[in-house]
Amino acid sequence: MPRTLKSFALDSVDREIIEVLLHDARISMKDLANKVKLSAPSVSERVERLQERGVIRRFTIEVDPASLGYDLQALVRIKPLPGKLQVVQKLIEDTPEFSECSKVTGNDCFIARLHVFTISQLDQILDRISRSAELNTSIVKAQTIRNRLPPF
Amino acid sequence: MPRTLKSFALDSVDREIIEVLLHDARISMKDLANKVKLSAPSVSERVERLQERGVIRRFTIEVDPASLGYDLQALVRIKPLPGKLQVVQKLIEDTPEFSECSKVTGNDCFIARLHVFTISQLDQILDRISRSAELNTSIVKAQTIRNRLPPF
DNA sequence: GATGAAACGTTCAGAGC
DNA sequence: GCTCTGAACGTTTCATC
Repeated sequence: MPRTLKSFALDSVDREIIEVLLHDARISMKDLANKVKLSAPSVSERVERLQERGVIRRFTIEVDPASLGYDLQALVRIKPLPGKLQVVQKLIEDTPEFSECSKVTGNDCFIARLHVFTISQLDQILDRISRSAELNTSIVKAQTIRNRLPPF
Repeated sequence: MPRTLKSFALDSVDREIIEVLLHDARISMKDLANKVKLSAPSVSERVERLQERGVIRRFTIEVDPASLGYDLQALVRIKPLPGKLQVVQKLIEDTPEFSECSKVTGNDCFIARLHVFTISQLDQILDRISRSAELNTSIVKAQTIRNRLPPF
């Protein structure tokens, strides 16, 4: 049986709060309170508890890499050569152009997202890593879903 | 030549503002102003301009899927069967458990991130898609980098 | 880009359900 | 336990320089 929502004690108001904050994290507690039909202090307290419980990890901004000139985005599957796992992991972490990296099961070991200005910059970064790993690179043509929250 | 920062007219103060907001998007304009050694109205205006220019896409919260019970995360490479591209894309979009989906070059067509409660739920979702596409699924064991912003 | 005043939002104590 | 009210306190905004 899938775990139910009850076991996390998130009621419908908490869910509404999260939905609203996902779209506008700087909304005033007063306006948020109006939306969920509660008083400002109550909502403020709920938001604090959601943070304490780790449901809300942080308040942040979504920055558009393209607006900073990062016109090229790639997803790279990375399979370290025997004995090179630690080296490769550190290499990825030390390359700031990687914005995401997941350690996964299967034939690959890491799947990482890379943002660069140009193809030659991509080439440079991948050449460096390919000394320690087998790579499989896919250029991102479009992002059809971004940062969507599953139902809860 | 890689595009320089000048062409985007982001000065060092704008960069500082973005760095701070990435970590705390609810900081008051007054405190943010102190950090970057400017007055509150000036900073407020800069933040507005960054939004208008699309550098800041939105103010949002980072929600921890695990805290909602989503204990299982997978990255799925999806290669639609001939003529099934549209069907598959719609299927992914209509499955709310997919939190991200990138359309990519290469042998696969989509690479998508999936959040589920249980293995059997994963099985169900993938079975449905596998009628229209070849799948290659990797379970995420750890996320070593998350939502990092490349240098700018 | 800064200042200062007015408008607005948040927080806290106290009380009620 | 969770919520509300009202007043004190802090923040944002706007006109002005």
